[in-house]
Amino acid sequence: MRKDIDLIDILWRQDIDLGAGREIFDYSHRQKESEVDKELSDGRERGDSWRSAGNEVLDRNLLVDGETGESFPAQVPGAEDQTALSLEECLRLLEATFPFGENSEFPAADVSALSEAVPGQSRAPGGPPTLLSPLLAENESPFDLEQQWQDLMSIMEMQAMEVNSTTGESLFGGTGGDLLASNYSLAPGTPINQNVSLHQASLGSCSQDFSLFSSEIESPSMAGGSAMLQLTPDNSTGLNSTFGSTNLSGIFFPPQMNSTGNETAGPELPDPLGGLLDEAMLDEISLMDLAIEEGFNPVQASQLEEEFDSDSGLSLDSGHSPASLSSSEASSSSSSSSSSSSSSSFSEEGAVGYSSDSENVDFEEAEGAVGYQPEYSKFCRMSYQDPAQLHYLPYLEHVGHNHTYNMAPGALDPEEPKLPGGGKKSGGPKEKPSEFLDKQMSRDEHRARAMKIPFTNDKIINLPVEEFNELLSKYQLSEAQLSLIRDIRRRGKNKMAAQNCRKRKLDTILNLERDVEDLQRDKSKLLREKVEFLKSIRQMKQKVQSLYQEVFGRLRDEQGRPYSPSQYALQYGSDGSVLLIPRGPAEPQPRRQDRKQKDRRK
DNA sequence: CAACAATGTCATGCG
DNA sequence: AACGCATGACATTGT
Repeated sequence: MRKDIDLIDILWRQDIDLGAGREIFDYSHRQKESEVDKELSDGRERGDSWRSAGNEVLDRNLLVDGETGESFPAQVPGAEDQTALSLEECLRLLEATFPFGENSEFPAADVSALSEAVPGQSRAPGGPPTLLSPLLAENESPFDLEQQWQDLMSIMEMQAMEVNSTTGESLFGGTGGDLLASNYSLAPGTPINQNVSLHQASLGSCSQDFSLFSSEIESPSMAGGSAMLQLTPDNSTGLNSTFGSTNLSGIFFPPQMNSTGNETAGPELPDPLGGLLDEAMLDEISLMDLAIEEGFNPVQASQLEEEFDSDSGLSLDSGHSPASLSSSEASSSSSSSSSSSSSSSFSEEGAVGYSSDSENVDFEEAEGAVGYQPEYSKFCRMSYQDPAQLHYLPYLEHVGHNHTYNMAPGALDPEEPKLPGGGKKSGGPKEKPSEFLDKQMSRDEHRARAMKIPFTNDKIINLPVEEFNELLSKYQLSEAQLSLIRDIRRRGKNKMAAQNCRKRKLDTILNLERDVEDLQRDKSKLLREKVEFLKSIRQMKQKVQSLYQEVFGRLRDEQGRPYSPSQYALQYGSDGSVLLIPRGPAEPQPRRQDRKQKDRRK
């Protein structure tokens, strides 16, 4: 075999010297390179697009939503219109700050505007001056915030996965009361602040440690305050939707508080934030659960989190998804329809010009000239294996003929030369080079030799019909010879057809595999985007909540007293108005519990 | 020698 | 009708 390989190599080099093989090889190589380049550049593009998309999101987040100038009918029941701070002003601020449209964000500028808008405000016990600083601080570093969010999300998601896969025992010990905590797997060790004042709860806590906010938000709901959030009928519907809907009131309603309803930050004062964030969390939980259900497995989740922070990973990942996808499709379609129309520029000897698609086939079609040879070694092998190749070379052809006559037994059954067995054994003990070359010939070669066909199989097979017939007419051929020639031609053509067919099949398989990869990449990307949107939503919800707290805390009645969150709430009407409405009697919220239970996955 | 892959061949259908 | 191509199925060959 060693010798065989050497010979093969020699022959192959001969082919190369004659310009048969090297070009093909190089060409295919070039094609592959260009393909790689294409993919790389493509990936870069996609990455850029993704990155820019991400920036877009960020930009959107940072967009300063200017004053709408919209005036709000502050419909305050009773004497509420005599607030120390103009309720209308506050509400307008609130509205301006929260367009409540899609992708709306809450820039620092708005917050500062809010703080400036109420400069002379009577100081609430909570200490208004400190009120805003937290928010400002928060908004001043949106990227840090984002980072923290991502970290938090990462933890939460991973733990959520854990909960999903395990029995759901979270790191916090999963206190019975805190379903959310256990379900959502809040950051471990975060202090749970159950007693916070209206201001401190929402603002101070935010400022202190934003990463902890989730726990803060959690705690109020634990305290049961969240159970009393909803007073208005809209609430019930509004709860399930993000506040993108017009219905914010439900979220905003502070939980039932102690009767004094002061803002003195009574330790027992439930944090109205709890309700809001509780809702937010619930929404997100459902979303996350959804994501998990959709195959967002823990590994993926962690990967998502990791990759999400680095655009490079994403861009590389999705490098060739769309492009290759489309090309793959094109390939598939063209594969089935290109047989006749497309031609191989590299097809030698008029070999079948199968070209599957622009991407793969370019280099493959070069191979197609001599048959499908996925690898170099195969190429070599094919070169010597295919008699047509050998005979295409004049001197080889000559050699072949010599051997033909050397070896050919005199009389032979044209159709059944009995190659393998008899031929070999009849040969001498030691094979001479000529005999060796004989073995390189195909059965049809032997048959042709045996029948003394005066031209090469290559011509028989690859000549166009006209020339083929012309060739036949030049010789006086017996019926047996003609029959053999026809068979040789038929088999030769079919052989190439089979090679092309197999190549095509392989192409299809490869394309399908690539499609699968691309789709998986797309799926991952979409999941990442989903996570990102969830983060944004959560962030916006928290900002809304904070501002709600801020506005509500600054409202004063005719006597300069703050409104009790337990007795009043801001309601965002569907028509864009914001109302200060009195709360009804304490409304227990079994529904919340129900929902928690419902959302909870064990 | 068996298992496997690659390749060749045949039969068939289609254009 | 002859021809070529595509392809499934089977055969052969090579490792």
